[in-house]
Amino acid sequence: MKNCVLQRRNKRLRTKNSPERRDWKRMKLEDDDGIQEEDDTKGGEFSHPIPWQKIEAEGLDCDYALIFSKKEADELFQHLEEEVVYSTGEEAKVQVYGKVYNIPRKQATYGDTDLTYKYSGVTRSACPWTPTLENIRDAVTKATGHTFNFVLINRYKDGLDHMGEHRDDEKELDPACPIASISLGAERDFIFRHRDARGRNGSRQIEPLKLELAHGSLLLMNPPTNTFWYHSLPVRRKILQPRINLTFRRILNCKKLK
DNA sequence: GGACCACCACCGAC
DNA sequence: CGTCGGTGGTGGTC
Repeated sequence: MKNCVLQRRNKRLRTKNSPERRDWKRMKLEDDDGIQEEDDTKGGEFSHPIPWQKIEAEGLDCDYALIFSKKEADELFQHLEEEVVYSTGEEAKVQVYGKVYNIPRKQATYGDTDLTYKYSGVTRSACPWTPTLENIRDAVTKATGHTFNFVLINRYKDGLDHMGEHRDDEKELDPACPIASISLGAERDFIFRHRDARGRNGSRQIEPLKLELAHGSLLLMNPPTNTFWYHSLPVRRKILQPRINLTFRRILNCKKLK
């Protein structure tokens, strides 16, 4: 599974006037002690067992696998490029600390009829599923045994498009259902940081985790990961190709649009 | 190898 | 969950 690499940060010696900084240490995913191969126990119906890799840390529980071949993933990417309609104008802006910004990526929301989803202070309604999105959704269900009624799509046109650190802790997310994240296109780094290891007073020293999310991969973020760990997709200037990410979710308390 | 420099990643502040 | 700035690492070149 050489196209998924986990990196951990090592503590670096404290210098006399600087806060502690840490360096990344790169290692193969399957060699890490927090990561292990596991059997295909997720009720998948693929003809071959899916080689899941477990990613675990304190309060973090993820599963990672390549579920699409390169050819399949290439086709899905192309179809999404043709089908998905991304938000523009006001819907492509966000307000943070009192200032309005254009989000540094493109976003779209699809799902069951009349579903709405609130995140980052804005309420979005779901567009009806497209054929390609239904195909991917059904493949994710077969691979995981979970059903989903909503997908948030983020398109990063190159390594300058990114997403800041956050948790998916929205109230209307089913707390028992994992979030399933499909990656298509350029491989990007994906960083997890424990909430108690952030900031100056975050005196707990829990190492961040770094994943490389490959073309055609599925990352399952199981509870309680989103309670304890922030995640982000940082800028990577060397990446020149686009990446499309689909996060499938289950939303409760579906509010009907009036 | 060392000095220099441009670039880039990290992370706290807001 | 946005940008900005401080800071220090990285890597190319002479």
